[in-house]
Amino acid sequence: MGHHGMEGLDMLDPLSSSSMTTLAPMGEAAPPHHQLHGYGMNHVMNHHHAGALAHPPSHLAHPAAALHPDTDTDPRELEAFAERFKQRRIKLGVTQADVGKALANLKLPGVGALSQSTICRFESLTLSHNNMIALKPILQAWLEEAEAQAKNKRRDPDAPSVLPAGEKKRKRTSIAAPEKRSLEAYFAVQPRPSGEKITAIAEKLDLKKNVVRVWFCNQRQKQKRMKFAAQH
DNA sequence: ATGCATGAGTG
DNA sequence: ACTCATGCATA
Repeated sequence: MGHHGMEGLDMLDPLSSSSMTTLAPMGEAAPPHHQLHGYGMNHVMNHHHAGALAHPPSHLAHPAAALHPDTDTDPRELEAFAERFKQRRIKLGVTQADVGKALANLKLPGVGALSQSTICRFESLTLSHNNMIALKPILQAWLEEAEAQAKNKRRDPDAPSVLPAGEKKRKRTSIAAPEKRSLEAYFAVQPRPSGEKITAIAEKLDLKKNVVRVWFCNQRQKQKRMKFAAQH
């Protein structure tokens, strides 16, 4: 080995050439070794339509938590809570989707419903650290409420869910395995390709530029999830 | 359970 | 044009 004019589009083919041997070291995760810029610098909470978590838990919870916030931000504690949460949720015979909808009925300020996806991700720790911390007190509140009501109350026959119908469903793009492998190889050497490079990659893989751009964005987010971030 | 997507907020 | 929280659609 002893050649690599990998500038610009030359590196646009980490799979079909021997350059992969040097450019895409397979194995575990990508080798991006950056880590500064903590999370806290952002405004932390935003929201839009459905969900609406207002602020980080800086005053609620127990007085103990207020004394040492580290208890709430400790990945270990979050992990333990997530597991307990799931276990007790199942014990209550409630689905992830049920929990999401029930959150709206909690009437907590700035807290609306969440999707099954989000509840699932909370339980499996596949959310960012900050996201986990923001959701914990809310889910904890729901859990306590639900268990309290389970003691003296019983379910009431709520209205059967009716699908609105008539709405054109969104179609989910599916990236084929070979293309996916190429993208992963590119990502390994350059997690944040420029717009031009994205265009070139899209061209090469015969995918829409936007699809490729979003793929990289999602890939970056993945790296930051608790499960992937080696912070526990 | 997870892939691809949206939109608010930020720069 | 990115990050981040979140969700629809689907495996």
